Amino acid sequence: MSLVELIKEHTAKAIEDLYKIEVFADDLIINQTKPEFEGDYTVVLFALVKKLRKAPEQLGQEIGEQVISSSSLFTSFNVIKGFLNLSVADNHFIDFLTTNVGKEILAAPSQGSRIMVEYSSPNTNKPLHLGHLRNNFLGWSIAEILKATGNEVKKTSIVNDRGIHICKSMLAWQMFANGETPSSTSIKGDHFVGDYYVRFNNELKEEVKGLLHQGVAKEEAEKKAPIMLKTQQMLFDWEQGKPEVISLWKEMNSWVYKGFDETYTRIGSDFDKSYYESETYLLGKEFIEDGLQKGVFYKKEDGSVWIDLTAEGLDEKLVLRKDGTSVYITQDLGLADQKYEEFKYDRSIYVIADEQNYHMKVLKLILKKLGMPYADGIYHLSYGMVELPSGRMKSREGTVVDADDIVNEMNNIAARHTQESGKVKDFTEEELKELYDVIGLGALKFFLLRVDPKKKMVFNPEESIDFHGFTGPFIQYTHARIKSILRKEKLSDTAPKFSSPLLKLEKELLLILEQYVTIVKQAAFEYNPSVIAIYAFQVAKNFNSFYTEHSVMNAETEEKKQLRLQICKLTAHVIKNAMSLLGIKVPERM
RNA sequence: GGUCCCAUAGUUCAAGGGAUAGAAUAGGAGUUUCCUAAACUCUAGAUCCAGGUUCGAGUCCUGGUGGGACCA
Repeated sequence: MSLVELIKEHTAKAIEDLYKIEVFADDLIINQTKPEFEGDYTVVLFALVKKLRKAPEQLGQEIGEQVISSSSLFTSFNVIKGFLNLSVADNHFIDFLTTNVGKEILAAPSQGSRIMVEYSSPNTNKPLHLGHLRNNFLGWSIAEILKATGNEVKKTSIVNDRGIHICKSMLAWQMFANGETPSSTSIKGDHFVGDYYVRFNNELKEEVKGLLHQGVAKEEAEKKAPIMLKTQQMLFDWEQGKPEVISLWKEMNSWVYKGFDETYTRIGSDFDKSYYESETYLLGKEFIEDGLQKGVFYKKEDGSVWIDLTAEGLDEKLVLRKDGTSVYITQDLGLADQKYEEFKYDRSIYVIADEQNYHMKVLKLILKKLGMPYADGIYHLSYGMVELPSGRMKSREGTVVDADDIVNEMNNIAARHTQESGKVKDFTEEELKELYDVIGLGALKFFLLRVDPKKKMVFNPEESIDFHGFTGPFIQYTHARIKSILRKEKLSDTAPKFSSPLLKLEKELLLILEQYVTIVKQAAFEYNPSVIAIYAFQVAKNFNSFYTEHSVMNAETEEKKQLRLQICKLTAHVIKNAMSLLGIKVPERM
């Protein structure tokens, strides 16, 4: 049981004993005591004032006395206004330390939920960008956090590998590439294909310009431009399975996958299963007939099929076009169903940007109306888009921050800082390379994960990502410092007795460390890795203050030295563990 | 036209209806014969506007302003 839970129970019991009324421990509000007051945790009493009809100060006094006399957990209390500040006995923290040091602190009991997490979900016509990175880091981290809290998790992605946009790069390649390939040009496959997508759009622009001069209306021109007509034809051919189109499609996608794999490996994304839209895009159609029979869908005169969601405050939504082809939502129905058939999930989490809030609402609602048992388990982990100071990234204006570029840049900055500090001059080429990776990626991941997923965030390429303060490298650095101490000094084999009182900074650090398990649970409950990022930073900050103020190796007594060594060991472990849930490695030296 | 989201120091982010709104960074002042100064200490600086609910509002409600997303 966590300390806060313990305090809640003690307090609830004290109130019951004193006033003979029932109080639920969970209803009590316990905060960490603000630094300007004496105490460790604080009970907020205002909520009880009405129920018990007593002045808050008096309540605090009475409860404080009761709690102290009935439990050895607390040593003292004070009451200020409606706040009961409690000081927790050193013993409790020392017990926590000695029972957890050297152990796996997150030995979570299995809750047994089966959870799918879908993330990444790229298009195969262009390389990944900064937005994809937020998606990847989030999805990966959430999956790990859910695992750590005892769930069985499957990571999946849905690859958008078909459709008109793919045909655009294919056509442009046919027209302009003269047979060049990623290997003949030494360009990474996803970038290579992306370049032809850009080429297509440039070409289209030219053709439209020409048509406009001939007096064709803009909308008409964009539809009727020769290159666009050819693309439409190619999509048609693809759907008909025309061999040369299919083989070109396969080849170009294979280039892209090779590029993606390189990036995924580098950033540490992995998937238990990938779904391909080319294999799932026909799946949803069986739902149409089913939905029509159940009266959930209706058919319009032109043959198109719709669902009316106006009663739920949404619109009428098309689910099948008049030509019988499916739309995105139809495919998503089919895929949700297939995933359920394969994994029988309790929950299915979709990590998708908030621009799709409406779409996901509709998806869940339709599944519910169709009576699918898994509909309630569907959860849209909606995250805000990454923006530039100038606003949204726009590929047309060339302001998209490329994923590979930014990873490389972070590496370079890591290398620069490392060389300037000159602390690892004895590292081999190999070790240095790995260190730059760890730090550069650590900075990037931390930057993207430290913000509440729901909120959009701004990335400023000018200022770039800092390596000081509230950052990944700050925490990594703290870890390296601790490890440096632990390399020099050994923990005693015999379990020492700690009798002298804890100093303020020692106690504060232990108090924070004790919260770790609660924090991870909270992150899992909220689907929110930023909770862990903020926590890890707090641990590191507290440690650094402690480190500056109190020497470990030259501690006042041997007992203090052993105590601090244990604190060091536990701190390093918590930092490493917390960071690992964010997908961030921590170095032994830096 | 309709639906939804957001607004906090110069900037980027925190704050389960609870104390004097926290950090980081940028700014100012310091700390290294001592375990890694990518660090530490001090300092200054903010809740878009107007109402309302509440013992108590950054947080909840209404209206407004500004920004963003989606639907056809």
